[in-house]
Amino acid sequence: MKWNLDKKRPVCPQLCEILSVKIASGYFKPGERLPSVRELAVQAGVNPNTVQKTFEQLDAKGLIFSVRGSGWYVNDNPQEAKDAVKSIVESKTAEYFGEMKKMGFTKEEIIEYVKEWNK
Amino acid sequence: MKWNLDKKRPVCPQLCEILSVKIASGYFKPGERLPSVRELAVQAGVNPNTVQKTFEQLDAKGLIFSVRGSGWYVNDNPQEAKDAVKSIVESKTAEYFGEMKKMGFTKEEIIEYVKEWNK
Amino acid sequence: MKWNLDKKRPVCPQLCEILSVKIASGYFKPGERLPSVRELAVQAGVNPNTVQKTFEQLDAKGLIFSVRGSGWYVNDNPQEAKDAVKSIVESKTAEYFGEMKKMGFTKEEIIEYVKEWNK
Amino acid sequence: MKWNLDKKRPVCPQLCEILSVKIASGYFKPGERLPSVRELAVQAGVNPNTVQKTFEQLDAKGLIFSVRGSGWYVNDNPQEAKDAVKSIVESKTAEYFGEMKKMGFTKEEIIEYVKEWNK
DNA sequence: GTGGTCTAGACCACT
DNA sequence: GTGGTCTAGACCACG
Repeated sequence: MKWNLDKKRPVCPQLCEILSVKIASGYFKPGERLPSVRELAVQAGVNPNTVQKTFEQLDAKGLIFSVRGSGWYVNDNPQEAKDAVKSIVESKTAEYFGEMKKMGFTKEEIIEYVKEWNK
Repeated sequence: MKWNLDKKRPVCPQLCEILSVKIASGYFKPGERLPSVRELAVQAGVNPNTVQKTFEQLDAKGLIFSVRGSGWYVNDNPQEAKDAVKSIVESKTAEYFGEMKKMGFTKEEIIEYVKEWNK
Repeated sequence: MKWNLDKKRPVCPQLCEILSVKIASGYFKPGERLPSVRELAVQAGVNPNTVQKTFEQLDAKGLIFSVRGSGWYVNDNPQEAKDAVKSIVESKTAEYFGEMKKMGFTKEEIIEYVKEWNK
Repeated sequence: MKWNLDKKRPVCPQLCEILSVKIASGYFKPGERLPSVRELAVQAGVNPNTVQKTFEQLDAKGLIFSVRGSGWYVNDNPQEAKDAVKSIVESKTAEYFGEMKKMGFTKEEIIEYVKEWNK
């Protein structure tokens, strides 16, 4: 699995977003066991504590749950994962729009700008 | 002047962005004196230290300069302000696109999503 | 036999408590052979290792003993089982009281609260 | 301030409970600044990271919020704190009752036992 | 082996 | 000085 973490942003929310998408998309299915904290930490090149914190946050959102001594498992409610992803996407877009508008762009200008984006 | 600061983001860069736009748009004209650090701090409801730091950063970008005992003045090169704004807008869009793509969206889907954005 | 294990608590101590009560109450009588580790593990839906560990802990308390190649048997001293149960109950109550008092409740308030408990 | 932490239980939830009560009872009032992470860590004799985690959990419950570079402040909705405390007390009592009943006690026996508790 | 919790200590951005 | 994030490493309980 590729992680492509952006070093300029905090790791935790990035992992949260990626895992939320993986769950919502069915890459990780309900009931399935996730890679262990330590293994995922090695894969992603981060500290196990950071992965642990990420899992706890996903737990708080109801996406996954832990079984002591066994591992972390995907929860049985796929809708929650989709809602989480939707919420993430919305907040990202809201922030982008908000900041662009604060800088004087209208919605139409933003759309035009986005259409011609090629990077 | 309205400031509309987002409490969830750091104040300094927000002020930088807003002032850059004001200068680029001609709201503050070349040679014009900006409001004093203290006054602007009161208006925006932030710490004077933060305004001071903001001014220093705009100074570093070549947008404004200070005169001891007098205040801060807009520099005489309007192009620099426009470049600064352009650079800010590009980096915001690059970040938004990068994160959306990492979440599995294609450029077309992003455009579609942006078009239907109504918040 | 119903086990009603609480998934949020460690399994081992739960099994210990339940078996202690069963022995103290005479459900399992002195000299009687307990279900095998594997059978009990299947019934309770837990790992055989966990049952094994539970039996060892009950052994350490003097409630049961093992016969190589045969199984686990209830010890001949019923008083020990009753003492074990009493000790468990006391520690649970002490913990509950301690925490409630730390949260500002007096003994009278706790009693009142307990009386009206209906869940 | 006395903290009386129980060394046998995890620190984080203990701090959460104590702070929730302090907020609900008005010891810490809406808008008031809490002791800094580091200061509270020294007072309670724990690691700053643990206090940070506690504060984040209280934040997730909507009891407090942070201002970067300034501190943590009590939220403006006193009801949430009372609800949080109520929820903590209920879960403690539910757990106690559940375990006692699993050990064969009836509600009446539990009440009787609690009434005669003197430790 | 697994998750859960904690300490220690570092660096950053912000006030 | 404050909070925010992360690494490193330890110990425990559980399976």
